Amino acid sequence: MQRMTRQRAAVSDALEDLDDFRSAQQLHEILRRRGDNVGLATVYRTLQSLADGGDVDVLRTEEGENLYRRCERREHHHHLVCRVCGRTVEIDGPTVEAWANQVGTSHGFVDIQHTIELFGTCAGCADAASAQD
Amino acid sequence: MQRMTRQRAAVSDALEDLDDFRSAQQLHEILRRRGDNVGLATVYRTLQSLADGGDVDVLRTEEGENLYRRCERREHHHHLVCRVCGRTVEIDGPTVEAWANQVGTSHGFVDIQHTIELFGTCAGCADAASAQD
DNA sequence: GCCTTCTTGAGAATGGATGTCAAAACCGTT
DNA sequence: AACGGTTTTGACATCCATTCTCAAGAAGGC
Ligand SMILES: [Zn+2]
Ligand SMILES: [Zn+2]
Ligand SMILES: [Zn+2]
Ligand SMILES: [Zn+2]
Repeated sequence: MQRMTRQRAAVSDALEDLDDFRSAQQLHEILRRRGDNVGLATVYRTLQSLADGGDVDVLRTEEGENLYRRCERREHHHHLVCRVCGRTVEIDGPTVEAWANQVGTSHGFVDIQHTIELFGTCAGCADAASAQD
Repeated sequence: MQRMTRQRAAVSDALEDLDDFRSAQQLHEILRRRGDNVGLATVYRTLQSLADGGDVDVLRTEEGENLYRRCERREHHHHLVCRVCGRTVEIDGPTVEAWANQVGTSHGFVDIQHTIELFGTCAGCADAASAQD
């Protein structure tokens, strides 16, 4: 059974306050600044546990780092992430869900899963970049 | 300019003979068994270079390992991979391409990219598993 | 408060990947 | 076919996110 500890609550609260994907190390640092000292190993364990329970979403960066985020909806969904500022939009795609299953099934596959993530530059960051010229 | 070396040719040839995604370490071992001794660092460098040039595709496993494969088509496509035996089917999806761009654009994002991979259990592996019972 | 069980955390260990740099290999030129 | 500037190689060290270890500490049922 899962026990409620000061550390678990601290990690969970920190995620509540943040709006975009953060790494375990970033969260560890954020907690330290806040005064909530939590061991790094514990941050890793807690995030993994929260992810397993479906309480937070995980995103793997190009560099192989795991980022975590507490999303609005607990149901299956995807993300559109700004590669500059990290701003994240939750995406709901009945179209792709159906497409993925149909493609898999048509090739004789079963237990089909999919990984879908969208990346781009958000309007704000695109404006900032063009103003730079 | 890119020089042709024994090592680069060996890695490229090995990929030609294989049909599913392999890691740098697996390829290194395959080459060693074959008698083509190539340093591990060189295998890593060559694979990355081939991937940059669009000659091979890269897939990141759940465990954070990079897998490489020489695909039939060089154009943009996706993969349906058997999580048991690794059998891979190349997927062409005009539907999702359009969907991804449309979703990104509708949220004001530009330079939209996407990561889409499908995983499942292929017919052969599903049969083998059910025969197990 | 007691006691069993789960959790924590500092440091070590893991493992894929990359950096280092002298020696070896390419390859256009002579 | 030897030359020589430039690239590539490879054994090894290093990096770095993540996981492991395990004794000490905390939860929470009674
Ligand atoms: Zn989400
Ligand atoms: Zn989906
Ligand atoms: Zn299979
Ligand atoms: Zn695509």
